[in-house]
Amino acid sequence: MEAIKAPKGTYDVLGSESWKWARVVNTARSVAEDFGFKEAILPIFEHTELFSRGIGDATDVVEKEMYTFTDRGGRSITLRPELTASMMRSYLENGLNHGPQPVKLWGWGPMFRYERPQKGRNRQFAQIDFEILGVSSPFADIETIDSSMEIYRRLGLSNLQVLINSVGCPKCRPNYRETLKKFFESRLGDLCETCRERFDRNPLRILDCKKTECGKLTDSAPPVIDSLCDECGEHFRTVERGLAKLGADVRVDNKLVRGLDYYTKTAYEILSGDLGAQNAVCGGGRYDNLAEAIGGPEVPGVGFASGIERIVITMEAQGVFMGGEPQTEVFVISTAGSEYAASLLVHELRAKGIASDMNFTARSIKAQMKYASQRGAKFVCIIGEDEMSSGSATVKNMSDGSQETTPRDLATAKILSWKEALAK
RNA sequence: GUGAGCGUAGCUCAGGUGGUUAGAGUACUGGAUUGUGGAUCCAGUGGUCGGGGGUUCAAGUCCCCUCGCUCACCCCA
Repeated sequence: MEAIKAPKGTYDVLGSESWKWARVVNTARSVAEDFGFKEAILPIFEHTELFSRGIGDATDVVEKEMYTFTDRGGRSITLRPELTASMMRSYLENGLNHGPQPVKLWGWGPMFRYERPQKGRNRQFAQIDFEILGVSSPFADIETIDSSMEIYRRLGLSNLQVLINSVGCPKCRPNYRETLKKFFESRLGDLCETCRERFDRNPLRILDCKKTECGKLTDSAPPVIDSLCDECGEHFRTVERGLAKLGADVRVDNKLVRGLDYYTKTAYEILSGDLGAQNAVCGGGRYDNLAEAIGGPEVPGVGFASGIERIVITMEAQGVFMGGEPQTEVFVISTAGSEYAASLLVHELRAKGIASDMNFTARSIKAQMKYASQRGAKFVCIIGEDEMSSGSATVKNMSDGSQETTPRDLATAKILSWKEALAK
């Protein structure tokens, strides 16, 4: 029988990698605490309607990328492709809109999209998500963007480019659509095939086309900023000015467009030069229409999502890791007859907070030494036949090879003192 | 969904125009060193050559199909 492998687009994050994830999530958590975001732990699956109505029926995510199935009770269920819709659902369902505003939530976990895998993209992937719900102030937008940049700053990332734009609101976006269509109408022949299709469906997306032929044309296309209504225009200028006051290195990119229907006003993206073609480590913006789309009252919101895999890829490419994978500090070597003593010793060491491991094999002391060395153990403790008969333990410092034999009940104290000496 | 590249040991890869029993390095286990790691040397374990079919006296090698991986498009974090 053939061995079973992980499904396409999924992968295992093992010890050599998972500590990096922990570092990313811990950093996000510390930023969340400093910015006043509370963690929300939400379901991994939701009613399909939450996404089809929230994200938008016509979007690619809903149209062809969702993991949707009917459960045993006949309900249409979907594995979440993103977190924002769930955040808003939870906010409304728990009546958080009746409490003090705004409500600041953050979360992280796996998301699912049925896509063809490539660098920085998988079918199951993890995101960190920050949301500010219940206020329409542009300063909430500024804070959201600042919080994402703070995460990357604390992680030590560099070479990131922050792009902002506005996608307007239901009042002014139709105007811009028309302006754009007028602009492209006479130049349809210069556009690529997919863009000619986009012309009818979603002309804004033409701006996002990476093909050079379209790029030349879109460079001279009228920018959204000029078509915004007074409210959206003022909002955008405040965000732009506010970020500048924070000293943020932000560029206005009037070609930046978002693919999810719920976005309004501010759209932003953070690009990494150290990723592949999927170069966004972070994407987000304002979504003042989402709450109504999922059947709630009018609730403004702004937030971002950031892919953990993409953050880790960028960190690896930039070599920014501090420290490394946590390693065993003490390895306890045992021989036949000394297992109980070894077991007790690691028990005592761990109770003192010293990362320890003991031998479980019948291998020679030499082989156990080699194993301990490979595990990166700083100290080794030998309890063999000699130590058993004299009630002692031999403690060895792996860095200089020095060793001492002490009464066994003093071994833990000995290691502690050596460890302290090493720390200095 | 579309396109391109790649599938030989746990990992990295050799295997000219088909030709005996498929190799190396590394890793793993053991030994040289009978209670002491990192170095060196020796030995051993480890392969349905991704899978199926075809051509041939003979296929890791050629042909077809299929599966998987990677990168890119679309779209997005």
